[in-house]
Amino acid sequence: MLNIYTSEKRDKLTFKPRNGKEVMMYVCGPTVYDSCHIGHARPAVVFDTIRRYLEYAGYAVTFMSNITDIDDKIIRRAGELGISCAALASRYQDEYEADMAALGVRSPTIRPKATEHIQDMIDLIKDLESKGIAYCTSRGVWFDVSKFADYGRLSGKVTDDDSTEHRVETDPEKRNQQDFALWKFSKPGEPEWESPWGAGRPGWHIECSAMSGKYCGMELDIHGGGADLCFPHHENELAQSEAATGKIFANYWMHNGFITVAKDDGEEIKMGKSKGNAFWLREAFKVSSPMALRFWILGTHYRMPLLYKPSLLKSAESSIKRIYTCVEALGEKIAAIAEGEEKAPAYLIKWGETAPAERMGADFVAAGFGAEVIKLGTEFISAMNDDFNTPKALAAIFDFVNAANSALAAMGGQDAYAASQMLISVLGVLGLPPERPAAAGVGGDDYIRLLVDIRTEARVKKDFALSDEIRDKLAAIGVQLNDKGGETTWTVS
RNA sequence: GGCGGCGUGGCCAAGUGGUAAGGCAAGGGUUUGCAAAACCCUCAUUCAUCGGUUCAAAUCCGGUCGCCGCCUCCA
Repeated sequence: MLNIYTSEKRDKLTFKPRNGKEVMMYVCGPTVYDSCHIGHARPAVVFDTIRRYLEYAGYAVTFMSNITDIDDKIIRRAGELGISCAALASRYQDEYEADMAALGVRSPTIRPKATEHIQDMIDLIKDLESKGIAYCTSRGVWFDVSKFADYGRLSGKVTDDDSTEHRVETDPEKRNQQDFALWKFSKPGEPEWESPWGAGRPGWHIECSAMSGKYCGMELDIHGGGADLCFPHHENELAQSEAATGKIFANYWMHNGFITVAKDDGEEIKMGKSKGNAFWLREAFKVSSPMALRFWILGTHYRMPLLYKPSLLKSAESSIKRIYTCVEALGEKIAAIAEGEEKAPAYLIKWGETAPAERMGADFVAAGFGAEVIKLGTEFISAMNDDFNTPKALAAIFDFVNAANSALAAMGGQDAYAASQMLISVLGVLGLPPERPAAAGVGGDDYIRLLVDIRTEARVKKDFALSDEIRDKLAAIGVQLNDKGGETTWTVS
């Protein structure tokens, strides 16, 4: 039984999609006006993992994630660079998609762009206007929050106007100061679309409602995003959507915690918009592999705050290597199985053939190392069913790695196969590949082979000075040699 | 001012009533020509702090201290 924390109730609820095994999931995507910083990685990785787990649990997931390609920030930045908004957005959307791919984030089922859904937004605003909920002023079209009794239901923000002292601007034309823009009239030179009220562009919040309306009738099961989006963005989405349809917009509101940055090794890393520090994702990729960064994100529960510092990425890199090494060791055991011999033991087949949702608590008795294999699967599911507790899931994986390493010497091929299959499968749910990333730029395998052969000759002749020199110098460029028996293998980092 | 979150070993981080998971780092040992990897052992009588409830609290309640987020664009 899967339990999900929803921000609206501030509690965990048993997950029950509206429509059997179909899950409609919408996650707010980026505004593409600049390169990704590490903060962009967290929601992408978190919700990608949630999507993967839901699929593992047997749900058919429609995963929608938008690209905001028109808004004030884009207009400003495009002006600074002297290029069109479309060109700017296109450039940074490409960058975003490449960076997310490096993190193992799968493409959404649907990736709608705001500028391709202007008419859907206009239709929605017209609907709201016809219901008397939207009104027009000299600056644009607004949503009248006083017409939506439930305003504030999601975020718990009070709706009285007493605390206006902290508001930046008050607009005397607005009926309530919390009213938000559905449509903004354009100023000269700004991108604009025709509308019944005048040329302009959509407000920020309307796109998510309109696009989820187009693709699933504004009836979401899960709506996700960063914690900062809870208010006002999601509160406003909820208001305009439910005001239009009269139906619950989303049953589970999920918000990932923020990444904060801190001093590390005496060096201060500032969080901010200034360029060129380790805050940028591509800078972080220089500290560790993207997969170690993904591992680092999953090492903390998604709702908790996450501290960023380079040493934690290095730590994650060490951790993930331990997993790779185990998978490789199991692989060698499997390779030793005789040709034509049956690989998968009965209990693994039984596990694999059972409906994922029913695996928990089911009877998967297996003797010997099989008990560990089943335990990994069971504990993994148990952890993930508890509001996607990935740190707990990783702990189960490390317990298993330890057990596997201990049992390795005496392990038979079938158990090794089962162990490997289970391990690879749960890693896959977390979006972590089971093998080391192929290293590039260290030189071809042929050159390393050549040096290793020379070293092997030296070792045969007991010329350890030369053999150690070769090993140390290769290590210095990231090639780690491992002598096992008479054979030398290597890994590249 | 309003709403919310966090504070667990050197560094991270699970754990929301039953007597402290896991990772990284560190030290000792086994193995190895030496390494690497792996394995074994050690590493929080204690969970910011004070008080309360309870047979029992890191976990519940109240106070205090510290840090952070949202209320304005922000993942």
